[in-house]
Amino acid sequence: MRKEASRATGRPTLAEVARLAGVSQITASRALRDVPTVDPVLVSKVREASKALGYVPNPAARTLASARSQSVVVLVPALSNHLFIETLEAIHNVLRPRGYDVLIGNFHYSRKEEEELIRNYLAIQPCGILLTGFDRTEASRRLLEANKVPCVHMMELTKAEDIFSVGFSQEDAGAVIARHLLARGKRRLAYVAAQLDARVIRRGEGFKRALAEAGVDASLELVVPDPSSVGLGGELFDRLLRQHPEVDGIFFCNDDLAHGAIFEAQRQGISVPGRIAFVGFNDLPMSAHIVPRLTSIRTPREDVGKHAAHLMLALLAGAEVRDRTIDLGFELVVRESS
Amino acid sequence: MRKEASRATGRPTLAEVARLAGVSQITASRALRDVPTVDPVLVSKVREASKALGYVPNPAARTLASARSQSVVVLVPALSNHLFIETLEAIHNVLRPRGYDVLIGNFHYSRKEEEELIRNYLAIQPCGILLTGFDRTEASRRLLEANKVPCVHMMELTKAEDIFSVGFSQEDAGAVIARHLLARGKRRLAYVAAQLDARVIRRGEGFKRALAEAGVDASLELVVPDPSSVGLGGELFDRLLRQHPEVDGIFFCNDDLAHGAIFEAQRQGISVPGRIAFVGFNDLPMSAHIVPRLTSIRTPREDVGKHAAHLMLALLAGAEVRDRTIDLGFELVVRESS
DNA sequence: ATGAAAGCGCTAACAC
DNA sequence: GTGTTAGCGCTTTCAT
Repeated sequence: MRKEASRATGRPTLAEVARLAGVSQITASRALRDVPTVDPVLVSKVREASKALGYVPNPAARTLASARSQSVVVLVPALSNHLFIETLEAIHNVLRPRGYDVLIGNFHYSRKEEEELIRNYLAIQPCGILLTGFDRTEASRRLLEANKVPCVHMMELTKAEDIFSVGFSQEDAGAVIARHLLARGKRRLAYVAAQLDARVIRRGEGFKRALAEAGVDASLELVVPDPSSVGLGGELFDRLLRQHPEVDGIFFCNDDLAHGAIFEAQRQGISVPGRIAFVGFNDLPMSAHIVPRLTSIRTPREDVGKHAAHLMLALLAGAEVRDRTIDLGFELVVRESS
Repeated sequence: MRKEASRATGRPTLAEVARLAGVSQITASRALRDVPTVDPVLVSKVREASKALGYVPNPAARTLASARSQSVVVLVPALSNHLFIETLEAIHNVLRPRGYDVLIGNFHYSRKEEEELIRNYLAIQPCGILLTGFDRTEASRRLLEANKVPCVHMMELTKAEDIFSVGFSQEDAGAVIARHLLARGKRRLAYVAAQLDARVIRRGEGFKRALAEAGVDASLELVVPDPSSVGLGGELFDRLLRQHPEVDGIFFCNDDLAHGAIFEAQRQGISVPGRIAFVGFNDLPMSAHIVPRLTSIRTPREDVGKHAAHLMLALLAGAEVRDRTIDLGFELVVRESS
């Protein structure tokens, strides 16, 4: 008569699976983890036993024994931006079915907060971390380095060795927008931006560089650190117009601002794009209905999530990763209005 | 000379903290977990030792030993709805600082998918689960019951015993909207809804019940199961108007639909609220700028998240919870247009 | 290719 | 109030 240990969970354990399959515990462990050196016959025996008992591995025990959890941490600067929601969904879709837990950290565009999240999340020994961009504190970098956690960077690219990145060139996107506006004959161009993170800055740099290369004045810009919002877009547009009534083309660092500006322009009876052409960024799904004719850059956020997750899977599997940089590009969606 | 066990993580352990503090391991454990029966003097000794070593508890070991993780699972029907994002943020804000991991599950308005998520997430032995509403499969209910996981239900209320819920009355909200439209002299009222989850249905019921009580025809409704979106709002409005040109007031089950309808009304040159009054639901933050005069119900989603998380904390602490139901109410935000 | 033994770091149980 | 002991369920190491 076996004594029921009161501390047990009651769930079937690997030992029971092994016993039923007539193998040792470690063989059962290897079989269920697809360790290739196990006899296929034993593998199927173990599989059967596992199924028969309704065995579910205990992640805590696995983490404790292996010093590596099945959790992947994803750090994003905001949840209020639909962009990151779509990215997160795509990551979930790849990682969850493969048994990984996805832990979301929102660092609210704060490097300090990101550092804190990294510090805290390292306690759970995540098997990998997905990061947004490259702009972080030295301490953050050291923490990641010291803990040898595989990292994949999203939304921006780098050619630096030993760094995995999935995204597109923010600078190029800015440049493409500049050329688009120039091609439409606009010459008094401005960059309007809020929420000045590294990517917003890079977009602006690409925009201005392209203008300068075309011999066009690239000094017109209105950038504020405040969080981006529809309301702010209207305000900034209004402010820009007062200071520079001659402006005939505006690149807004994201669609929120562009929406607000379009509403404000309507209110003021300003013809868009007749008098001023607008270009947004990210091409939010709702934009098509709210401002159906706003030209914008369509960013590959779902694909960024998908590819970043798959890249992480490859790293976790110890695969040889040839391309450390995955450039997914972007698309300038030109609509009637600009 | 102590042999360095190669399997160790290298991080300081509880045993080392205990040694430095001159107490037994279990006393150190209790001290750090604020178990009340420990001598305050020892507690501070342990605290000091812990700090001196830079000790960080190993969650996997804790979970394995206690058969209960530090993870709280939150299940929401969608991430595309800003409503749930705000709720999730609020939950994070309460739980993360207290050392809990928040695992998000998106069940895409599918009971089957929710059941699958529950099944999967139970494997990690979460210490609690936050659920959206009450509409789930029998199997889901049994799983939760059998695993004795503390559950808190969000967004809806129930008077059922032994069920913890935080939210507001969806029916009452619908009724308030009905009375609002009636008070403005509207009599040909319709309910337009998409994404027919339990809450959307309850809102409609409250709306129609209030109309019936006022002796007004409550049969006008256009409800479709498709996912809600701005574009769909325009379509549904258009369809409703063709079938029932006499309609003079519409309750849209959420702001997305209302936005689309307003844009469509503008396009058709229909006076809102002169000819038709619109009421939305959820009062999304962007609404104020996009459709500044849309009357809507302001739902307490951040507070729902906050209170639900705190209620969970109370349950986890084993506290006596008197009020199993927390009604946070809602607010009818009447703006100029309707 | 398989297995035996030895932990991983912590807490529940039961003494004292 | 504090400590001793004995696991929690898994994977690592090392042997065969």
